Amino acid sequence: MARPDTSQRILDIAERLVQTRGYNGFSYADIASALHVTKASLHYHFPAKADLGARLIERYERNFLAALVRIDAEGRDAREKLRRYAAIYEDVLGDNRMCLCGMLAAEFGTLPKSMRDDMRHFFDENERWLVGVLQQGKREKVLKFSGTAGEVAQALLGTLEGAMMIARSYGDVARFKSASDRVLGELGA
Amino acid sequence: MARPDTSQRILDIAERLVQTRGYNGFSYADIASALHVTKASLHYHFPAKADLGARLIERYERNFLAALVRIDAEGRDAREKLRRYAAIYEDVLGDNRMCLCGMLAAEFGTLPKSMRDDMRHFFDENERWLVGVLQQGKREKVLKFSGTAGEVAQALLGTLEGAMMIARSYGDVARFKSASDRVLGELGA
DNA sequence: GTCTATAGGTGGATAGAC
DNA sequence: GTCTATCCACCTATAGAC
Repeated sequence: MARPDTSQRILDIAERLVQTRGYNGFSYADIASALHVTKASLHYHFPAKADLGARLIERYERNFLAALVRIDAEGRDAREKLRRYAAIYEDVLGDNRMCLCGMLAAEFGTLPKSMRDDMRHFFDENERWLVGVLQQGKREKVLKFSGTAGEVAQALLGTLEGAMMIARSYGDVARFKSASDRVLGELGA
Repeated sequence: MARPDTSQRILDIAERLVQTRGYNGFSYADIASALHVTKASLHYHFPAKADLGARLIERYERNFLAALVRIDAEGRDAREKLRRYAAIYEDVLGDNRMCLCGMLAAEFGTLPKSMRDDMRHFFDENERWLVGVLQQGKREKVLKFSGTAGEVAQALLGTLEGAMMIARSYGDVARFKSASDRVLGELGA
């Protein structure tokens, strides 16, 4: 109990592996060697790889949504909230990682059903938060857009994930920033 | 020689597999069973999986660029060209596939170097074509955008790839269409 | 060009000692 | 909780007969 919690350290390493190599691109052996334990030990904490995958998404979403709550708590206006939202993506990319769920979205065709559902839940919650910010921004007349807030939120999410994915394959964060600034600029942020 | 060309049929099956399951998500065994041949036969045509991967990207790019040449040849205006460009993505998605190179971009961290280079070449050529169309559109005053055509082309590419990837994980082509129409609309297309 | 057979490695996963 | 040992399925790839 006084230990830094092995399960969490497993998740830390696995998270980075999924974000850089994908769920199908890493194995228990990778985690074992990074953590200097045997593969069998890992199975004590996460019996099957799908269990590890599910816990990974849950934790990622929890941390991500907590960051969004912090953005809200700091009471900035909607423009600033959107910029800080995009900055989260930029920070992840700056660490040479892809968004965990963006990566899983690409691997959708091979994922266990529970992971598919969890992954979509992450996107749904992101969309929900974005809709709130967009509506606030429109109400306060600092953001402008046509169509529904839901449509804009979905488009924004896709743009950030896509820009991130391609920028990563060029090792070029500025490429992401350019696309991000552009889409935010169109909204008035 | 009079045969319908086994190599091409291998590429057809492998292409669909990469677009639905990813490069790391399929094996020679998958192709072998679909084609009713043994794995060993496949190695006669493509000695290593990386060879198959490279040929896959080359062919995909060739076919894709040929489609862009056809769009140009039909002499439409820049707005129509962009709409037809987006329609290619929509058609691929409608067949439950991801863009081959968009899929590979997600798997970037595990790809052999030659495949990484080939994948980026595909994006570079897309960007080059888009830049031409954007400049034409601006010249003819049917498209409007701030910044350079190159920046817009990169942003557009990322948006379409990202919207495609997420829409696929919802099995919802309309979701892609919505994002696509929005970004084209902002350009005036 | 396709086959059988097989090599050599890695995947996820389990049993049971400590 | 972590270990050793092991299982078995699957992977990419090759040798050599037909």
